[in-house]
Amino acid sequence: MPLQIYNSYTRQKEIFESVTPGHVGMYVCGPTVSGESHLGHARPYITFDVVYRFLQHKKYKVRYVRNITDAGHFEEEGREAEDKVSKKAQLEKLEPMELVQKYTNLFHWAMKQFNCIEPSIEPTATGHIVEQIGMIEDIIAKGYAYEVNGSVYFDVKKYAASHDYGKLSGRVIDELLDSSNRDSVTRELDGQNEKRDAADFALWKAAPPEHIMRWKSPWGEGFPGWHIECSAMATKYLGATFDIHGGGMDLLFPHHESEIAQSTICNHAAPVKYWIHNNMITINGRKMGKSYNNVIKLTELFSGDHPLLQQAFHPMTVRFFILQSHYRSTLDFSNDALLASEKALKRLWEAYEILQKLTIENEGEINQELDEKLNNWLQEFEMFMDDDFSSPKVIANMFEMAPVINSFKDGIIPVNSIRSATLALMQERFKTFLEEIFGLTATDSGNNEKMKPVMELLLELRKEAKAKKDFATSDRIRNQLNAIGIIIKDEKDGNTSWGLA
RNA sequence: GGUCCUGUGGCCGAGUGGCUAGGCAGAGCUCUGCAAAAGCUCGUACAGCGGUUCGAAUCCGCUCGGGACCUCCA
Repeated sequence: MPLQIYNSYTRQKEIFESVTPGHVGMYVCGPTVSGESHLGHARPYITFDVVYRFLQHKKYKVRYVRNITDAGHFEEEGREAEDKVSKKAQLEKLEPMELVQKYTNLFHWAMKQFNCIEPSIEPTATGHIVEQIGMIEDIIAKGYAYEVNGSVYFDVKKYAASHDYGKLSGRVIDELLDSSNRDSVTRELDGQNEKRDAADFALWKAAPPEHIMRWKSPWGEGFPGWHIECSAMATKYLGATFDIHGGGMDLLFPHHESEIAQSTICNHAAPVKYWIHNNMITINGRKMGKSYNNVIKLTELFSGDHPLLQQAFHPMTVRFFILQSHYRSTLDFSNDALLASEKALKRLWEAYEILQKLTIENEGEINQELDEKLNNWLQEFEMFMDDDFSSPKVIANMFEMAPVINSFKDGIIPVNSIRSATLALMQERFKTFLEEIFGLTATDSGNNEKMKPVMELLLELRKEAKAKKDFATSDRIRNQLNAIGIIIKDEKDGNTSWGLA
């Protein structure tokens, strides 16, 4: 079964065929490094990390480009005298690039916590001013942009006359162009008078004197508009038309719509074959965002230091929580929901570790029904992921198998009642999907080399005490360990295992 | 105001017209020196009202509720 992807541009699932056979070019809108990343930001990066991993699993050579926006966006075209990055830099008395460095480092740290693979190229906006200026000059030369007082605007009306502006975001172009229609959006902006039409967007903005981040351009000193950076960098590294462009749904308009317009004019081709957009993370039914004042930063999530959190959550718990819902659904955050994910992941991971240790010496009488059921579940892993990356269904199948695996271990079902080929396939599929595609890792950090012999000694002592029916001693060991967060489990075969709570 | 999405059991969440999603929490049982873990079993669902259909959570219409975008935004 071929990979199918829901394309936001056509609003339907399409069979994935890459522009260049065997290769995939993927661009994902990266962070604006003017502040700390929050839980909402984690979703696209984890979602597209899984997309990246799955494409590689499908044997594609993938060039994954994810930008760092370090030039700053505008609060509103022209409304703020300064862009976000430089404004905050002054408040915090930091050099703009110092601030950029700080949050870039923090972002990279968070990505590492989530076990996200680094992109192939991580270009910065400030490193590509030349390319952006070149692209703007090209758009002007082709007659789709105009300069006013040192700023350059894209002529949406002209573009819309011959192109489908608004298709991606489902916007009605006449409404966008007719500013009298926008009664709720009365924009009294300085840039507004310069524009020929309210729908036009900035490609380049003249920098007022106090603006720190500024570059020389054919139109005077200024800084690039927000949308041009992605067009310039995507074109440079992925070509005129590339396979996948990803990002959050909130970027559909105006960002991605504008990107399509800019690139289409410059390259005479639609820039992207498949647009993929992840849905938002909500908190009490509201989108998580600065304007709603309901942000949980990643550092707060990992430390538990937030009024909405009862405890710290491991990055893998968060990753699992995100993978348990489909990327195009909204995902509602709560402490309880995360707690449930934490327990679920623990259970699944324990079953996975048990699975990897199972062996079959000699096949016994084969339980055909069970053997077949297991094979079906395993086969569906790939099918579900092929169907627009349906990770929740794969996870559900894994949970179907967890009781079977546990029963093998406890001897409730003999392991050799399934074919050894089936067991081998289970071990391989679980490893591939859980570790390589979902990018999950063990969370049991206390299980290190020094700890093992110590625990073995303690468990040996406890076993001896139990043999002598000295339950006071055996319970003392168990309870003391329990108190410091180590759980002892007596198993059916008389062995004892342990793990962190 | 415009465009679009959505409403599933205590909670989170899959659901392609007909067959138990799954997880967490809860109840009972088995195993266990006791516990934990594990296994087995159980319960309450498809916002409301109409329509299409042999049959609808799934398609259509209306009503009510929630949300997103239209402005920086993952």
